[in-house]
This record gives sequence, structure tokens and C-alpha cells, in this order.
Amino acid sequence: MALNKRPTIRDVAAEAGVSKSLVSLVFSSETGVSQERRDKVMAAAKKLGFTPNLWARSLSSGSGDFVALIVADLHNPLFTEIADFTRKALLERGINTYMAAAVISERNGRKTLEPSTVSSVLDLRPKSIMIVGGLPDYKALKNVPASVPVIMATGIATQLPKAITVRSDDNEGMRLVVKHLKSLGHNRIAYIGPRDEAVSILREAAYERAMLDAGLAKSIRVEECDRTEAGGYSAAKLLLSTKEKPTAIVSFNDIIAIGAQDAVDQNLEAGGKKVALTGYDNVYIAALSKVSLTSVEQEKEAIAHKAAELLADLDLAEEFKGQEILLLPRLAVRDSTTTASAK
Amino acid sequence: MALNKRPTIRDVAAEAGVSKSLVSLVFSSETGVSQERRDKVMAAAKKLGFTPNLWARSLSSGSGDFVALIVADLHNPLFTEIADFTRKALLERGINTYMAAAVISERNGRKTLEPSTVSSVLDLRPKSIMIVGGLPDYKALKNVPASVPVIMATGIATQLPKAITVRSDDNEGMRLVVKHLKSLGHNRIAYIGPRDEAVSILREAAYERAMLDAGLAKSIRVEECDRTEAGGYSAAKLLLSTKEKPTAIVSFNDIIAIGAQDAVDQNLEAGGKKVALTGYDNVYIAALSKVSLTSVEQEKEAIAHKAAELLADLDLAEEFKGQEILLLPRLAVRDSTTTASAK
DNA sequence: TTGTAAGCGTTATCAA
DNA sequence: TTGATAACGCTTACAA
Repeated sequence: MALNKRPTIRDVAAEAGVSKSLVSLVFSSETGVSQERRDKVMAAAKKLGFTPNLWARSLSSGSGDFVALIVADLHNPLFTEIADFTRKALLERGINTYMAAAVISERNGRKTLEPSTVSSVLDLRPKSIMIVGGLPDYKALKNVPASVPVIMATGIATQLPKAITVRSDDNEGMRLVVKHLKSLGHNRIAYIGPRDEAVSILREAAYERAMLDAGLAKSIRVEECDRTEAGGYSAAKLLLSTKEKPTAIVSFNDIIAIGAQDAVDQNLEAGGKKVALTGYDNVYIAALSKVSLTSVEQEKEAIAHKAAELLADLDLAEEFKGQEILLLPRLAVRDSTTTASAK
Repeated sequence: MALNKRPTIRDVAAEAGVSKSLVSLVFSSETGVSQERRDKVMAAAKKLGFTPNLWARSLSSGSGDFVALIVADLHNPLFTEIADFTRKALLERGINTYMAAAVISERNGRKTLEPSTVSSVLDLRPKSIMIVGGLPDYKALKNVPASVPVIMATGIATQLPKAITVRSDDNEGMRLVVKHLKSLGHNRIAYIGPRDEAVSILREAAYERAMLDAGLAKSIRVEECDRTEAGGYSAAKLLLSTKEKPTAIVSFNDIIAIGAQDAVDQNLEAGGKKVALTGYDNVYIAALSKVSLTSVEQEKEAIAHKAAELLADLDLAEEFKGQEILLLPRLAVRDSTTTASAK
């Protein structure tokens, strides 16, 4: 029933009256074919609407001429934005990208990465791989051939010693946050966030270090919560119900902060003082004027560009193998820390 | 350098001491192999860590055992949520999905679909295809073999006469919106939105029809804008600066409405009356308590389920070829229409 | 510069 | 129930 079968190299060869290897040559190399034949082949290809099958190509050649992008979570705008920037940067270099979403399934409460996601991408034989965000596990990526560089953007994979990590410096990010809050006169600064994987643990540690450095060690108060608005809400609610209410709350990310914002607002309505609040990631929701959340911008575009550079250049990637590339974040100051009263 | 080459059917065959066709049989059919050999093959496969290469498989067999999901825009939560629901529903039926993001590039101001996205997906030979959202053009999809059903979720593709459209009824959605606003006493109800493709044009028409049916024909006032917050803001600003200010503004979608919300708030602060505002899609941002936007829920989950049903069952899809499946939307009422004053 | 033939990892056909 | 052998769409020695 395949009425509309795509034409193959063979069809083109027949049409042009040449061998199929010659057609292949025309499409894979700039030189080595006489102009005359080249024109004939191109004409035939155009006539039939032929485009090479990318996958048959990479099956045959052992490696495809494209980069694979695996996005950990499509609902996290931080990830999709970085993925998009990377794709754009790669496209400018004339490199095709293939973007797939990681399939994460929840078996009895534990998240696991469906290995088929990764293995099907590997079967496509990309020349390099970028993973945006943290994955629940990295088993499936152990099978990546040594010749294929793996770039982690944002996430951390200690289990992949050869991977290159491109992320922004959380220590610096938290330093910015704490410094900003301290300069506003805050003295009791709490933290809320999850402790579910490398990034969250690192970021909490970064907060603690920043507090120490700022001489605010004693005011540390941490409340663990999950990565949802609801989680942020309850954690903040809890903190605000303690006797020693914090005057500011630092959140692991924007989603959590947005949940916490409700608790902060309720506290204000109940006659409490305005509690300052910060997020992290500077996702576009944080910038909405209704939300107006002070947040740490990880410089997504810079991360994407650095990643694209490595993905495009295998030699460069080889050089950076196993390293961590840290970029400097920047603070986006908004109403959640600067306005004295609720709107 | 391919140190970690994945084992192939041949390796397994050698290890198990059988022919490679037998290994293939074991992995592709439940029956037809003696239990003894089957066990031997499975043991060898497990030992070597073999999993079949999905793409070599579909290259050889002419069609892969998976469904392709093409998401028009990763930044639109409406789309990613529907895609995720669909994937989940398909996974429950034991069907693999492959999800790819459409690459839309902007050449001198005109958006076009990078045909490579679609043709690469087609080269993978999915057994059916779902497109979530509207694409700038459908040329690349003309090549889909007649045997492969195409399901459009949310979007409309008049250029694909064989495609099945699953979407919610915009006429009903707008009827709900207008009825709701009318019941609140609104008499001047304006509309803002783009007119860039089928869905937006249809929705605007649905609004006009709903207004007519409600006997509010004379109060129709439409302002065109692009699909961004900024677009919504300026359109609303414009409407509110006219002499006959609307008392309510209906937006094409939530993003636009969120932009319009700022204009509405400013109007209020400037001493104006509270203008009611509605969105469309009921994206999760609309539900944030800071935003609290009345919106039309398209029943994403129902759309996803219907789509999954069609994607999974080729015969059923054949039956519905070229048809449009309309689901009933529902109104999510929130503060943006019910609260008399700003918070 | 061009063609022939083998092979990428798999399935499918057909004998054995 | 099994195993050769020829595809699938392509690349790539190797020969011509």
C-alpha cells in the first residue's frame, strides 16, 4: 500500500542512468564526481523529489551526521529553552539535530528512565549527544561508544566520568542571592528545596556556603520539599508558622518559589511582615508581572552556545572530556524581594 | 574506537550457537521457536546485553512498531501536556512512541517548517503519526504513505484531507465564555487574538457566532495581535483606551490573556473599572493563584486518549480517515472574571 | 572518475 | 522448527 514510497538512491540512479554508488557520492561528497554526472544526478533527484534517508545512512556508515538532544523534562522551561538555543546554534553551523524527550516512568513511586529512550537514540548513531537536565539514572548511557562525546547541560552525572558538564556556578548564584538579601537587611534567610539528585544537593550546599561566607550561619534553616508548587507552598507555610519566622526564603527553583509565594502572600494578609522570596532559573514565568519573582539567571544562551561548540567539534570535545565548564550566573531582581508590601 | 559497540543479532546467534534468523524470530514473534532454543537465545542475549535495533528493524521490515509524535512548539504547555498524556496512554498499550520536536525556522519573517524534521521522522517509518499543534505548512507531510494514519491533535490541516483531527469544539468553548460573561452582566465584550492560521481564524469566528447567539452582536470589537504576552498587552491597552471601553476581553489563548492582564490591571489602578478577562487552553499558568485566569479547558486528557486509541488501532484510524472528532470543552472559572476588584 | 560488491542490523522468503 | 539468502537504503573499499 506504500503508494507514496520515497524514492531511493536506486530510483535516482536509474533515472540518471548511473550507478547507485555515484548517486551516493554526489550526496555525500563535494568532489570526486564529474560535473556532468553530478548535474545529471541532481536533476534526477530533483525530479523524483529524492532526499537521502538519514538513518539508513548512519546505519551504513556507522555514524550519522547529526547531534542528538535528549531533554529530561519537557515541562521544565529551563530545559526546553536551552535545548532550543542549542538547536539554533547548531543549525547555524549547518548541523542537524535530533531532539527526543526522555521517557521517565514512575514504578511504585520511584522514577526511572525508560532505557528505550536512550538506546533508540544511540541506535540512530549520533555523532555527539547532549542531555539537558538531570536524568533519574544513567545506566542506559554507559553504552555510549567512547567516540561519541556526551555533554550534560545543567545536570550533573557523576556516573559518567567522560561526560562534559556545562552548567552555571551554583556557588556564585547563591552568593548573589544571599548578598542581595543581606544588603536589603535580611537576617533570617531560610532555604526550601528537594534533595533528590546531584543538582539539588549541590545547590543547597551552595546556599549554606554562601550563608557562612556572609556571616549569617546561625540563621540557616532548611526545609526539604518536592519539586512542585504544592511542595513549595507547604514548605514555606511550615517555615512561616515557626516562632522564628524567616524574613526571606530562598528557593531551589522558580516552580517551588511560585508555590511559596502563595504562603508568603497569605502570611502578609494575615498581618505578617512581607517576607522576601527568591527563585532560581529565571524561567519566563518568573518574569510575568503578576509573579515578578527575583531569580537567578543561569545564562541559558551561554550554556547553549558552549554546548553547541562542543557538540559540533569532536576534537574540542575530546579535549574537555570529563571536565566541568562553569559559567557565571546573574541575578534578576524583581518585586518579590524589593517591594515592601504586596500589590 | 567503538569500544562499546552494542551487540547485534549476530553476536547473540554466535553465543547461543544458532542462526541469526532464529534470534530474530525469538525477538519478533511469540511462537515458532522451540522452548529450548528460545531459552538459549534469551540467555545469550541477556549475557551480552542485547536489545534489538529498532531502526534497522523498521528499515528491514518496511515499518516500525512505534508511533511518532511531532510537537509543533515545545514552549506551548498545551502541546507538551497533550503529547505526554498520549505517550502515557500509548505506553499502557505497550506501544513505543518516538517524540520529536518540529523545527520551525524563521526566514525573513516567515515561519516555515524545516522539512528535515518531518522527513527524518518519516524515514523512521512509524506505524502512525500524531501532530500536536498547528504547523506553519504541511508540504513535508504529503509524503506520508497512505497506509500511515496521521492524527492532528488541536491543530487543523485542511491540506491533509486524509488526516484525522481530534480537537475540542471552539464554538462550544466560546459559547461557554460568552454565556459566562453575559451572566455576569457584561455587555461590551471584546476579543483579541491572532489570525495567523486555521485555529485562530476558527476561534475568532466561534467568538463572533457566540456573540450573535447571545444577542450581543453590536458589542463585537476585535483587535488582532500576535501570539505573545506583549501582543496581548498592546491589544488590550488599545481597547481600553477607546472611548467605548469593553467591560470584558476574551482572548484567543492564555499567553495573550496574561499579557492583557497587565493592561487590565493598569486600567484599574488608573481608576477604571475592573475589566473581566478570559483565556483559552487552561494552561497550568492560568491556574497559578497569582494569575487566576478564567479559561477554557480543552480536555487535553480526553483528546490524548482519543488520539491514542486511533494511533494504536490502524483499522479504527482507517475508518475515521478524513474526519474531525470534536470533544466538548469546559470552562474553568477563576478570579479574572469573578473578582470585582484587583487583589 | 566510475562501477561492483560487501556490509550496517534487521526481517522475510523459502527450502531443508 | 530451523537456516541460508535476499532484501531495506545507504556507504565504502576495491577494481576497473
